Amino acid sequence: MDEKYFPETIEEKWQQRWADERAFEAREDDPRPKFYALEMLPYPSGYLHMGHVRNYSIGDALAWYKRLRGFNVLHPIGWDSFGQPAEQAAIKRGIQPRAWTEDNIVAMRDQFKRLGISYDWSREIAAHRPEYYKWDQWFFLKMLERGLAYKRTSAVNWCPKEETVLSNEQSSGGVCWRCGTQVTKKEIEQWYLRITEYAEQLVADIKEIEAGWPEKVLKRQRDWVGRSEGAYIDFKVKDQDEKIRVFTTRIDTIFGATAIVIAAEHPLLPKLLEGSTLKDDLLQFAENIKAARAIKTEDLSEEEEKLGMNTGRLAINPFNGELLPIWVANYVLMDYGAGAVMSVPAHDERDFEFAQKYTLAIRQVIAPVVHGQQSEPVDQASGGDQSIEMKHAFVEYGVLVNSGEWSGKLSTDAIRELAEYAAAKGFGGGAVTYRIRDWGISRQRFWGAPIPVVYCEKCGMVPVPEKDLPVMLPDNAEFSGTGESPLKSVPEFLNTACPKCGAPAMRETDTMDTFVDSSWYFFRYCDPRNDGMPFDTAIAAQWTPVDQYIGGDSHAVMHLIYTRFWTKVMRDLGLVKFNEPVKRLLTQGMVTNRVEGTNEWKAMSKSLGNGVDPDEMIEAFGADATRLFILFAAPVENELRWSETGIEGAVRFLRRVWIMVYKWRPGYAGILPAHTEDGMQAGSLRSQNFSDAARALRRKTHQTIARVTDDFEKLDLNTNVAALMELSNALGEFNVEPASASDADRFVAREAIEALVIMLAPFSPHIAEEMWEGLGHEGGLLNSAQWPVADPELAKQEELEIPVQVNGKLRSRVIVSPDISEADLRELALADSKVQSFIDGHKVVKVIVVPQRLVNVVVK
RNA sequence: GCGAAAGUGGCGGAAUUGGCAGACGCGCCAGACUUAGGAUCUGGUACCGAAAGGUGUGGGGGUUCGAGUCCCCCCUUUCGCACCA
Repeated sequence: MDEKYFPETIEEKWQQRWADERAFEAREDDPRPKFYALEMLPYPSGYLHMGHVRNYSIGDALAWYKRLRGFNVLHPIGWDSFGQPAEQAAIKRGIQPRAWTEDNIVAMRDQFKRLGISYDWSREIAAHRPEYYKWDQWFFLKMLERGLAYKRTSAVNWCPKEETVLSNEQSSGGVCWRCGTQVTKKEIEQWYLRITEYAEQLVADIKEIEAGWPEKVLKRQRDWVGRSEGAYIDFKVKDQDEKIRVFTTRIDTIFGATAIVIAAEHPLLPKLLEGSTLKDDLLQFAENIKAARAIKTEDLSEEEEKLGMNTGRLAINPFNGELLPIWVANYVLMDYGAGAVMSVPAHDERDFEFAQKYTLAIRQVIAPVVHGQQSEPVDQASGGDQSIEMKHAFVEYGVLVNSGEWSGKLSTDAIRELAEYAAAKGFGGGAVTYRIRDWGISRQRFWGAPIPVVYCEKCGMVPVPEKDLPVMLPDNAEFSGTGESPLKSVPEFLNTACPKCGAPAMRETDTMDTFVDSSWYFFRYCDPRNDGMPFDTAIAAQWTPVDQYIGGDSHAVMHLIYTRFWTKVMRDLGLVKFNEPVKRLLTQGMVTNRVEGTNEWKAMSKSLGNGVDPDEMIEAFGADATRLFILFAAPVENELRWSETGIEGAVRFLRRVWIMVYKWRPGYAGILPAHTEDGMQAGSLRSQNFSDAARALRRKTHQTIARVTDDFEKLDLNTNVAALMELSNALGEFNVEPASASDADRFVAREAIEALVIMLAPFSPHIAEEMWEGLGHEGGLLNSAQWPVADPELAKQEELEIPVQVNGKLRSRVIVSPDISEADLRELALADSKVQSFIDGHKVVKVIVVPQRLVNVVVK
């Protein structure tokens, strides 16, 4: 340890030592309890940005903390290395995606190492390597076998700019999640994974993780799955042997149905129109709706005008035999529920609006409940089945009216009983629907895992046998940028033999969505070199589930729902034994920077020109200060608006600690006492012989240990750093010259310093290691040190300053011993001269004494 | 439009969950050391006031001995959703 703190020298030194000693490699034969700390793996764009630095600094702080607390910590890293940018680079600059990706990985790995993140590099993985994507393909085959993967033609979300298919999640809000371009629809054959099969579990199992996941993420997942309980009802079509099924959550309003409305895409529409003079008009109308939806434009805030046409057909309400006109309208969606609704204008806003526009009957069948009793129908209803005047739909639950034998029942009861009745009569029953759609994984892309099937003229679609995996990506594709998969341009890839009959066959040229890669990667870290299985189940069982996962909340519904789904599939395949892969999730806030020339703060990005290069920060201030600052600057879940002014403070803090450690370190005239068996607890020195200043420092030390330990469990890292600064300040105020210090003083200083150095390691590991070595722990790395233990006795205040209020206003303070009796405290407070002056001339009505806290004198 | 969360000094943010508002840091002010300071150290820094004291956590009301924290109304910001039957 030198007298002066030079970050660049010591950071390089310790990075080398850590690598040489394989300091952070996790071992399966380590008997200590495990802890799996995981950060979302980066896409290898070629450079880290400050958002990465934040993400990985949080994770590393936790990994260090858990190691020091005696856990066997698994802290791995890898590369989400399939995806568009590599292909864009190929199109634009003629670089092969593989070479581009590998170069980027090298560059970013170096950056990670310069940051000194304590990864187990021996477990590094990359999605684009055959030894990884082989297992994507393996999983696909398993799902195919179980009917969880299937192919169908459908209208997909299409990004016209990137010329690729997007999943529902990736086109949320009608725009491409990556480039923001308006999404359109396109008919195409696609591979899907049956995530809907797991819809119920994806909702129900939330109870297993709700304690450890942010509520906002769970809410978005619940909304995404969109579970809805209700009933279906089959309406017979008059004069045709057909039924129309509708889904409703309000079967209690069935007697208020005045029409059936079906989606433009409804398969029954042509049949309904048979023999109708309006057939052509209606079919054209339906086509117009579909077309309008496909190019649904910019302004999403504007609700589309409701458009509809009467088919001229009638449906029969099975509850009362009433005849209802069947309409086609743009506000009914084919891909939700049954693609048809019963229109109840009196009790549904949309139906109401529609009925008003087309003057359909509006019949009230639910009345509000007043004092638990039935009231008159709202808006001076005339009763009966006449249309009535209403300004809005009445959408609340209430009591049924005009509903035959169900009149008088409460909605909640009627919902159940009507569904049961429908089921008994065979024309309906209770039903649950979900908004979530199956996961389309086909991409007309090169840079992804090839979907392992072939098409044979004789045998049709044939899965590639497991023994032939991986289906390798070729190295010589042409990148035209036309939207056709580049794999189609590689005959050696395209043409193959049918695995079944040996006849010439063609390979599938679609590749998998990259979210497949990231759905299970953290299981692969457990056993990254296994070439017989995705991972050994026993080894995975030792490490998983992940104890703490850290990443941006932009993945709240995509990655995080896919990985939950994947885990459930793996469970059903017998690979894991639990339902949920991640116990605790932290969604860290974005790091934003001002966009030059504007007043907007946006996530740092190259295209906006508001990026900050971590390497420049490291060069100017050191990795330790950069990491410390980014964790100190804001609570981990908040947005962090980048500013360089604060980072100087972090450097100053580290330098001050350095100076104090240097001053007190052994070797400086042998100041510190030799290490004692019981280390910092040193019972014999405990209470006697300590000066007031020494006792105050000990107190601060133990208070800080308690606070930091507590804050780590809550991941309150910013207050954690503040606590360390306070301890360092207290140490600075401990005004004792090392050369002339008493044994007791030396002991107390040493205790404070060692605690400080250990607790600093999670934030600024290089300087911590250097100081640890400087303190004489030359044998081992700080890695194997023990987290200090707070002694509550030592942390206790010797005296308390109790605020005294008069009528709730602070008037004075009294200094008392912590175990003063309530009566004594009360007396002391009342006797205080300042307090007296405020009581004077008034009558004391009441005295509130909160032990250890405050006294409030109430006067009149 | 619907839903959720949040509004605390010049700034980032603390506040043991109903008990001293503003910890810690940035910035700023003054001083010291310096040929020099964008280095370092010391002190100060919510607002008004010379002081005593008063005011103060988006605004208004309420509950309470006591409210940044709980309740009601309003305003603002951010995020999510987008006709989901």
